Formats: sequence, C-alpha cells, structure tokens
Amino acid sequence: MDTLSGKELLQFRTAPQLKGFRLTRERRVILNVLLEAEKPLTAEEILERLQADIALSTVYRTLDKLVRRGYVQQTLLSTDGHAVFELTGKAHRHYMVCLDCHRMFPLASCPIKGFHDRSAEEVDFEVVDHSLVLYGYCHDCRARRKSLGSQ
Amino acid sequence: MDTLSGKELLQFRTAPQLKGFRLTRERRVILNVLLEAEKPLTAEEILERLQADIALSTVYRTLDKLVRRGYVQQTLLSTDGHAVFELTGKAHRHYMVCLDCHRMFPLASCPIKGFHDRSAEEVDFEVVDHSLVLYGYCHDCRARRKSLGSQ
DNA sequence: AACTTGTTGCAAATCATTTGCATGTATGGA
DNA sequence: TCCATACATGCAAATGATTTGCAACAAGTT
Repeated sequence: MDTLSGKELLQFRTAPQLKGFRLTRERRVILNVLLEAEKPLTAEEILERLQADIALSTVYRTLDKLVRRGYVQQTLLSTDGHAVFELTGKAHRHYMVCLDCHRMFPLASCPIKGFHDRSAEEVDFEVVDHSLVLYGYCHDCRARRKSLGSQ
Repeated sequence: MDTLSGKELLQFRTAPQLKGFRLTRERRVILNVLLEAEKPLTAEEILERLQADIALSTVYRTLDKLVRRGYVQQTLLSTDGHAVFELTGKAHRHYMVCLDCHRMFPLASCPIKGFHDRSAEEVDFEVVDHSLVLYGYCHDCRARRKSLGSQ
C-alpha cells in the first residue's frame, strides 16, 4: 500500500506548501501515485492505481487541497470535460488535444515559462500555476476529414 | 430577435469554417450574442441574452459544432468547472483566476501568440486554438491569508 | 413544391464532482 | 506515552452542467 521511501515522506513533510496538511495514510498513497505517474491523471485513474481501498471522494478532496496549495496542477480538458492532475513540481508538460479523436500530444516546451504579464504587476496578482491546452487536429484526423468532408 | 445585419450574415455564410453549417434562426441568434459579447460567456449566460425562446440543449449543440470548427473558443475554468465561450475571431484574452475568490483578471497580452512548438511539427498537428488560464492569488486574498493563516 | 438530411424542443439520462454526517485518526501538548 | 481536538474519511445521496433519444421541423437542393 504505502510504498513511500523515507526520503519522499520527508519531502512531503517539509514542503512549505504542505504546512498544516495532515499526512494521513490515504494522502500518502495518493501522493505516491502522483509521484509515480508518467502523465496527468484523472481522479478515477488515480483511484485505479491506488493499491488501497480509498473512497473516490477522498481522492477528490485531497486533490482539491493540493491544488489550492499549488502543490498539484489541475488541467480541464474541454474535449471531454474531465480534469487531470499532476504534481506541479514535476517537469510539467502541456498538451495538444485533437478536437476529433481527443488524443493528447505533449508539447516540447512550455510557452509560459519566463513569461511575465504587465497586468499581473498592475493588479498585484501572484501566479502560482497555469493551465494551457492547445486544440486542433492531428495528422490522422486531418487526413480522414479530407477524404470525408465535414459534417 | 434576429438583429444580424446583412454584412454579418454574409460573414457567417462565407466563413470557410462554417461551410456546410446550416444557418437556422436559432444559430443566427446565438452567433449574434457571441458577436456582441464583451467577455466569454457560459452557455447559460448566452441563453439569458437571447431574446428568443431557444432550448438550452440547442445552445450547447450549436456551441459544440462551432468549437469543433474552430469558430468558437472554449475555456474551462477549474475553479468552478464551467465552460465559457467566445468567438475565436475576436481579440481573445486570457485570464488570471484567483484560487480563493475565483475572480478573473485579464492578461494584457497572449503569451501563445507567435509560439511554435517543435513537437507540433514533428507529429504534424494543426493548432487552431488554445486555452490558457493562470492560477494564483489576487492581492486581496493574499492580504487576507496573511492575517488568517492557511487551513 | 417535394426531398433529404441536419436541427430543434423536451424531458430524461449522464456522470464527474461535491456534500452531509457519523465515525475515525494525525498531530501537538501535558 | 496518552489525550484532546480539529481535521479526515467513507458512504450514500445530492448537485448541476452537459448530453442524448426521439418525434416533429425546416434549411438548402433538385
């Protein structure tokens, strides 16, 4: 169940963003899944990967807290309305999502990195995270559309 | 009800993205609301602004078609899970959303403008739109947090 | 004017996410 | 180490935006 190494546990305990965040068994397992994830996961997918018997509502509540603290990044996909989650700390990625087949293709780099907006300073807004999705058509679907015409 | 000028109607009829898109009375009214909108709207807000009696499901179905054609841009807000829509053609804006109070602050510019990613070329993905939201904490909420501590 | 095919309205269904409440437990202090 | 208490969990029910089935309609075509 709880496969966290001492080092990882320590990381959670000492992360400034997690101050006052109770490290329950459930939360450790969830954090572990996020640590090992190779891509952003939906709450449901996280639940499937847990080897423990945890309520889905607990997964949602935990993710909510982590997102509020900026420890986890949440991305909503307009193609299916699901939210996906990944650790903010991980090298984060953005995706191109095909409007037809809904497949996701990772971007090579983050266009937001190092970006500073005039307005942010003006209104004194502290950005802790961002969500970016590019929408369009993948190679395969464009080929298919070309031969069918659009409906 | 139908306040489209001949010019605007012509625009819809001739837009390449709308080829094969039947211009019904309902769709003209919906497009008109989008044209006149000063900010991204939810489906519900669009319905309220319609002076015609149109089913909410029709609004959704129309928006869906327009999004698929890249004529309308859809943004999902992770703070409340609602989708907002605006014409892709309009000068589009992105927002900073406060994780505490959920207020939206527009960005002065679009960080994606002119951005080209290596991967897009590699996988031959045609980007037609994008969705970007910056999350963080606004001035007011930061001040409030400082005095209360986080829970 | 008739046809064909996509569109609408309505109401019911979906389905991810949220919430109330009674029970359980992590964490700090004695 | 043990307690108290505030915060977490599980369960099941509620929510609420979005989707869908289906029969009646209508846009664009021939």
